[in-house]
Order: sequence, then structure tokens, then C-alpha cells
Amino acid sequence: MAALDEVDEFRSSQELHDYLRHKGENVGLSTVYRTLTALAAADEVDVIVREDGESIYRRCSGTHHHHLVCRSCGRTVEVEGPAVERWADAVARENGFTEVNHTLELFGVCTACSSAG
Amino acid sequence: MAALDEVDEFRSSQELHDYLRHKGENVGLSTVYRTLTALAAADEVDVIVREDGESIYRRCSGTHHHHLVCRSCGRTVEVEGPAVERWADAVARENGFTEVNHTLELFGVCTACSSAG
DNA sequence: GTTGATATTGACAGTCATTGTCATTAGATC
DNA sequence: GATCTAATGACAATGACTGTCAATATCAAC
Ligand SMILES: [Mn+2]
Ligand SMILES: [Mn+2]
Ligand SMILES: [Zn+2]
Ligand SMILES: [Zn+2]
Repeated sequence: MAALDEVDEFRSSQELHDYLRHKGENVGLSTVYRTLTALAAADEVDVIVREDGESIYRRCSGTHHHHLVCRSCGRTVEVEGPAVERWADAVARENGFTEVNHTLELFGVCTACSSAG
Repeated sequence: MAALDEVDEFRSSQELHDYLRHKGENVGLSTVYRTLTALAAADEVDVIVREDGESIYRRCSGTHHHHLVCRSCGRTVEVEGPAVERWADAVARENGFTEVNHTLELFGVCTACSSAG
């Protein structure tokens, strides 16, 4: 978890494992997978599934929010949208669905990356 | 594409391949993968990446929309949220991001499945 | 301090969706 | 029919993720 705090961007299990190994920590890949899965289940970290299907993790604030992520450098901005949350609830109710959760992520190119080209 | 029209729910490449084989069509798995990837790239079908990372495909209406999907049976409702679209645009602009797209899907349990248990 | 019960670890092998390869086939053009 | 070209499908390879299990750490008695 400390390692995730250090990077501030979304990282996959394998990336985080590499990072820890380069820092000299002797930790196994299995443990990284297990730990991240457990932390995500306990809502201690956020997970999003990238478009290629790989899961990436990040230490985030405790409140419900979504992400605006730079496709190029991974820079992440946490964003909130109360109107969106209400809309999702209403849509689910209108259609009789229960136990509804939603995934909402924004992917784009940040200022730094678009000026760098 | 005709096969996708027949099912009306999101299906993975492998599921669609099975379906075609059971109907007697002699088509290879590679071709199903290739075709679905191409159709998705050409915006002829919608793709979403399930939480386990598997990509599933569906023939949808041409207008921009999102999905309310039953986790149990796959039943899918197309939903629209103009307020959400405006919110996404505003958030992207405020943070200086360009070329922004968004993924927004709702997963829950439909009426039929929740009464069936 | 030693012992033993219990939980955690990590090396390694297995799984499975997806992608790559390539010889074969289908279709068009002459 | 001969020749070229694009599409196909069987099969192998990739890679993220999961399962296994012996080795190790943790810790509470004794
Ligand atoms: Mn977050
Ligand atoms: Mn759709
Ligand atoms: Zn960037
Ligand atoms: Zn259902």
C-alpha cells in the first residue's frame, strides 16, 4: 500500500511487483496479486479494468468518485459527479434492476502530453 | 453480424463461435475474433470489457448510449443520459484534457433473475 | 528458549482468452 | 484453366491471472 502511495498513478500487479523488486524488496508476484485483490475487495484501493483487460490499481480518497486518466502518461484526476450518481440510481430503479453498480471512467490526453506531442 | 442480431445480448467471441457451430456453420474461432474486432473498430457493434476482462459484443442502435446489463442472464437495456454526456465534456474541459472518451456501464440483476433467485 | 499450531509467503505449474503463424482455400481477373 | 490476392481456419504461442504446496514467518502457550 505504501508502494501505491508512492506512485500516485494506476499500476498493474506486475508493474508494482517490478517496482518493488527494483527497490530491493524481496516479494513474490503471487503476494502482490493476492494483496491487491484483497485491498480492492476491502475498498482500500481502486481498481479499473483497462481496455486491454488488465486490472490496474491506485490508492485513492475514501469517497465515491471516478477518474479522468491520461492515456499517454497515466496522470489521474479524481472527479465527482453527484448528478451522475442520481441518474444511475434512477435508471436502475426505472428498469427494475437491483444490486446495481456502475463503472464510469474518462480517458483522454492531459495538457502536458498534448503540448509535448 | 446476423448472428449477433439473433441473440440481442452481449456475447463473447467464444460464445458466438459456439453458437454458430451449433447452428451448423463451419466457421473458425480465429475468424470470429477477427470479425468482431473489425466490426467493433468500425463502430458496427458495441464492445464492453467485463469485470473479468473478457470482451463482449452486441449489435446496438446507432446513437450514442450506454448499457444496463444483468449480471446473471445478460439481458441488456440501452440507456441514454444527456446530462451525463454534458458532465463528462465539462470535466474534461475543466482539466484541460483533450480527445476524451468515456466508458459508462451499469451492472445489476434484472427483475426476472431477482424473482427467480 | 523451545515447541507446536496457524497463517503467510513465493516458486512454480496450470488455465484460458486472445493473438500470431502459415499453409490452404475461395474469389476475382485475365 | 492459370494466376494473383485476400480470407480462412487449424494450430501454436503469448501473457495475465489463478491454483498448489512446501517452506517460512508469526505467535501463544509451556
Ligand atoms: Mn479512485
Ligand atoms: Mn450499445
Ligand atoms: Zn499525460
Ligand atoms: Zn437477468
